[in-house]
Amino acid sequence: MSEEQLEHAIDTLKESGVRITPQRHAVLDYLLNSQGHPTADDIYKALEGKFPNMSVATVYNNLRVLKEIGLVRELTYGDSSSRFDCDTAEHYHIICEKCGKIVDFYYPTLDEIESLAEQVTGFEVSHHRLELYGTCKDCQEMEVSS
Amino acid sequence: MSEEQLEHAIDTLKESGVRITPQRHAVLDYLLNSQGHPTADDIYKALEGKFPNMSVATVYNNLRVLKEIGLVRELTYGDSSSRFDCDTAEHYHIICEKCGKIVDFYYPTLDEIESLAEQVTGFEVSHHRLELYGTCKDCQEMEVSS
DNA sequence: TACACTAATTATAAAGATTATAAAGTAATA
DNA sequence: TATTACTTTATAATCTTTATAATTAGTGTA
Repeated sequence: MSEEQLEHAIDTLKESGVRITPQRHAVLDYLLNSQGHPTADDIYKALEGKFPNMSVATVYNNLRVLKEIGLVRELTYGDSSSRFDCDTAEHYHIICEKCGKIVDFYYPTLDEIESLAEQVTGFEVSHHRLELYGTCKDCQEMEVSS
Repeated sequence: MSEEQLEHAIDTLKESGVRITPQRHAVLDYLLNSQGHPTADDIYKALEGKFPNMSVATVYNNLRVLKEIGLVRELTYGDSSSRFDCDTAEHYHIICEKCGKIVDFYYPTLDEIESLAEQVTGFEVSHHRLELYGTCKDCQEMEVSS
């Protein structure tokens, strides 16, 4: 399943004229197969074994490239570091305020609010970002039991 | 008008047992009277004239305190630095991708999506964050004329 | 008003994330 | 295979934010 995604992503890279280096391939592969939403450092640490000489800058460079061609999205929360997401399908995120877990969440996109905003503000809206915050099931249970 | 807001905010500070120092007063005053959504550095630079010896840490300390008692909200975007907002009424933000301008935008809060998310994910939702991105009127005109 | 207590400020350093730079390496193409 | 442009590496620099310790200054009370 994610093999298919990977091949599709590589096709996109080729079309964009971006070279497919082993490091770039590995970053993409890691992002596609990671359930969570890793930080640049997560990715760096995860690939250290495979590429002992890899530099952090390479991770950042590749994330920037992947972002530019639309394969990856950068998520910035209150935290210190950005998180990266490979799921290209439109979706939202719900974040646990206790443990930091980020879960994907699908909902029909809010076209209505976009068009209203255009009328009110005169902006031309390109996209929006919505995040929900709360407590996940695990942390709820921990609160009860403690 | 903002005088009233300022007094109300100071009452809140007193109730919370937080001391009202000149620097703290100035940060609050600046936030209340600034139309934009300044960064910590914006505030620091703006108050440098009045408090030549003020430390950046003071700005951050005060912003943290003001956040803790709910007078100020911190907004984190893709940018490098956080922005701070004193408007306590619920509202959303629309951000210009060309010039970075942030405009307030009011919309009935999305209770519906919160309750749906609770059902789907099992989270207990506390709040959400929504931002719209696009091009503001000024930047649209500049594109046409160029 | 003066005192004492505690919080806030200052100055400085440190931490952490990200970006810049230059040199060396490597993929693609003719 | 030679060339060219793109990538990686190693390192340093930058920038935002937080931590620390010493000094200063609010605030309540006598």
